[in-house]
This record gives sequence, structure tokens and C-alpha cells, in this order.
Amino acid sequence: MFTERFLRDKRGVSLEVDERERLEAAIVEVQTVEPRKTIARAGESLQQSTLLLEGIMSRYIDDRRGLRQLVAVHVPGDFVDLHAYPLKILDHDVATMTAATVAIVPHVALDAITREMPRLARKLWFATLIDAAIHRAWLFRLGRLDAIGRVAHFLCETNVRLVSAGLSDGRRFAFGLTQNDLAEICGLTNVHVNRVMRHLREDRLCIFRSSLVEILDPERLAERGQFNPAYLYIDYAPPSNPPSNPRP
Amino acid sequence: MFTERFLRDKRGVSLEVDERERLEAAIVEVQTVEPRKTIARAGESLQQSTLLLEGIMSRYIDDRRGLRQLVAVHVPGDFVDLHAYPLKILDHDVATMTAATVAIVPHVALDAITREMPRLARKLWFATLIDAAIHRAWLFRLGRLDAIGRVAHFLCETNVRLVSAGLSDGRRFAFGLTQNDLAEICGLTNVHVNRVMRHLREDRLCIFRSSLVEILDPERLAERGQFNPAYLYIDYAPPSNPPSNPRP
DNA sequence: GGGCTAAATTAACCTGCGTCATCATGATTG
DNA sequence: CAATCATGATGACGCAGGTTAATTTAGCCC
Repeated sequence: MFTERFLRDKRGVSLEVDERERLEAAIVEVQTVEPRKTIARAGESLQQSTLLLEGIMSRYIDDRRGLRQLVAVHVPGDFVDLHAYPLKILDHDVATMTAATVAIVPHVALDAITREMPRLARKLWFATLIDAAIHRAWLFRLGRLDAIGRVAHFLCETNVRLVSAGLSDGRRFAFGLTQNDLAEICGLTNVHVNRVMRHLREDRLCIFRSSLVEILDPERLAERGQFNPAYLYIDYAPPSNPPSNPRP
Repeated sequence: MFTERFLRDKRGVSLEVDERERLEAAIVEVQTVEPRKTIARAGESLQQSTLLLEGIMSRYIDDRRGLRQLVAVHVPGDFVDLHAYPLKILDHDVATMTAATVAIVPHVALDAITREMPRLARKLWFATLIDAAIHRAWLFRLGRLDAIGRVAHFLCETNVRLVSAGLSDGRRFAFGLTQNDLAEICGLTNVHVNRVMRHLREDRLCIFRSSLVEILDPERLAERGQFNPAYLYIDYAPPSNPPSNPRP
């Protein structure tokens, strides 16, 4: 069951049995990929897309001086570059962060799905639009939050997504990212991320140890990052400590 | 011909005659909307989407203190909230910036299109993914560019999009945005945007007058904003840059 | 164990941008 | 015509976060 986590708990669009079977059948190969390996580059023409089964992947844009800005982080269950199906050519690179297991789905199989199963096609479309909604939340983060808020927001988002994937209990999760990765995600330097982590630690909000993230106070962390999970379109009551903060 | 500008010049996916007719037929109403009017709010359930015919629209997320971050700016030809078709509920607000004319397309008409015209459906999907690509470019802008670079990048992007819509000659375009709008787009304060505009003016790169934007040196402006138009998926050679003012 | 490397940590210094305040300009309205 | 309001423009000041550099810690391999 490779597609087990795909669209799991997503608001009103989980897969029907026949849809899931069809998607499983579209997988031609399952691969393991080593950490920090780029699997697709900006400008290349792609004929397949990648469903992430295990591990963490990222998408990023390089600037002229070799600095990079991450534009997405993917967790198991994400159809990492499904948007390459309509776009064919990507505007960014795709890489693993940790060791990963991925399932390969050729675009010709997706062609058949769009022809024959329009409802499933619409769910695939939906999946790519959740990524876009996450992009928007990241824009908010970079445009309107200070450094502590940015890191807090990202950790809250990741926690909720990992809970949905069954990989976090709502307070602790294993994660393979470094402080430098956080910097590339939050538009900061690694030095300043380190200062932020110390602050979060001393304020008893969160402990980050690269291999393990421990959220000490989910509610206050969400408050600090102005985090409201609605944009993730996840259908569940957050555990114990609802970080809900309806906008005015 | 309301759909005239939709997907115009987009890489390999302009509309076929029958597709265009079908989309035209899906329009149930054309409205004019006054400036600075919110037409959809985060959390609302939507049964229709909006194709922008004339004017400028925006999408934005409010923070807790009433500040806002724009996550998208739309020009004529954009299917502003087409992503509301799969998502149904949006994570942000949608509003006009200038006076606008819009065409309304009910989601039931899009249901029929996805069932009966899978190739057109894929082009609609494509259109929403260009918006996502623009989100990513904005993430790069906010995460990796300084204030001058951010404004330069945005002006370059807008110029290219307006050229494609037939509303810029590549150097000058009418635009209804204030410096405060630019601040909400670029994650800056209006005071600092003012300083940036002065810098761009004194450096002979660009003159911004709210009603009229004049790009004096497109090439250097693009360089300053690290702007590369590939992510817009537009099929044309950017207008040549006849040397107007040889640099000292 | 020792040697190697990536990651984390911390300090010292500096600057880009935010904040606050004031004033000018022009458009709109009574 | 004065009054009001949105927009633009500028100066003074402070601080969040960048930069540079040095040190410590933690894996990992032989």
C-alpha cells in the first residue's frame, strides 16, 4: 500500500477504493534515495513524478551567490513533484534531505487517469493546490514574522503535517534537518537560527536537536508563530492542545 | 471574447478553438467591481471562480495586528481564484486593487468540463500551477533579496506579465498600486519602500508614480532583482533592450 | 583510541530596515 | 473656498539580524 498516506485526512477528498487501486497500479518503481541528493533540476523536462513514501524531501531555488531558498519541505505521503505533470518543466530543484524511499509514477499513467477517472484527477489537482496553499503560508511567514516567529511557524506546520502522516505524536518527532536547513527555509542565516533556537529553548517552547524535535508548549509556540493550520486542509482535531486561532 | 487573454502565450498550452468556446460558454455573468473591494474571504465556501478581464486584483493574508501580506497580484487574463474550484474553501482573501471587470464561472460548469474535456481540464490545472510557480518566486524574493532587490524583482515580474497581457510595451505601464501596496507585497514598510523608490529613481533604473511605472533600464533592473522570467512559463523573447543611456 | 568532518555555539561588530514624527502635495467633498 | 484624507517624502534614532571568526561538540572511520 504505497499510497496509504496520500491525501490522508485531507478535507473531504480522501481516495475511494478504486481510485487508490488505480493510483497504486500507476506506480512503476519504488526506489531508495540517499540523503542530500538532487533528483530533478530546474529547466529539465520531466516524464514522471515522485510520491514520497519515507524520509524528507525539499524543493529550492538557488540565488546567484550560491545561497538557496527552500520553497517547500515534503513529508511522507506528499506527491512531491506532481505539479511537474501539467508543467513538464520545473522552475526549481527537487532533492532529498534525509535518506528517502520514493514511488515513481510516469506521466503517461496520469494521462490515462485524467481521461478515465476525472474525479481522481480532480483530487490530484487538489493535492497540488495544497502545496500552493502552503507556499502562501510561507509567504506570510517570510513577509510578516520576525525570526523567532518564522521558526515557530515552521515547526508548528511540520508537526501538524507529521501528525497527519503518523510520524509525530503532537509533541515530538524525528527529523533530519540541520539549523542550516532551517535557515534556508526561514530566510535567515544559520547563526541567527542558532540564536533563535536558544531563545525557544530558554523560553521552554521547543527543543531542536536535528535528529529530534520536541515541542514543549504547542499552544504558546503556535501563538508565537501566528500559526493557524486551516491552510493545510487537514481533517482532524489537533491533539490535546488545539493551536486554533481563528482570524478576526 | 472574454477568455482572449487566458493562457495567452503560455508555453505549449494555449487554448484550442473548441476549448475556448467551451470556456466562454461557462461564463454566466460579467461584473464591474469597485476598487479596494474584497470579493471573497478566507474560510468561505465558494461555488464559483473569477476570471479577471480588466484591472488589478490581489490575494492576501492578514496577520494578527492588522498588517497584511499579499500572496498574489493578478493582471487581466488571470483566472484569479480558479484554485477555489478544487479547494472550495480558501485560506486567504481576494480583493480588487483598482476598478475591475470580472467574468464569473460557476463550479458546476467546471465539473462538466473536467468530465467531458480532460485536455481543457489539464490546462486549467496548469493555470493554477503557474500561480504556484509565482508563489515560489515570491518566496525566493522575500527569503533571499534585500529591499531594493525585492521591489526590482516585483516590477520586472509585473512588467513581463503585463507585456504578455498586452498592457505594457516593455518599459512603461499604467498601474494602480501605491507604495503601501508595494510594501505589503515585498514584506517591507511603506517608509522603506519610499526610500527604495528614491534609490531606483536616482540610479536611473525605474520611476514609480503609482499611476505610471516607467522602467528606464530593464536589463539592469532585472539584474538587481535577480529576475529570471522562466517561472512565468511565457513563450516569448523579452523585448530587446536598446541602449538608451550608456552607463558611465 | 586518534583523526577527520559536519554541525552547533558563542562573541564582537556593523548595517539595513523598522519606528516615530513631521511636512508637502494633490484629490475629493461639503 | 476651506477642510479632509490619502499618498508621498524625509529625517532621527534604535534594534533585529547579518557578517566574520573562533571554539566546542558529536559522529564516524581507520
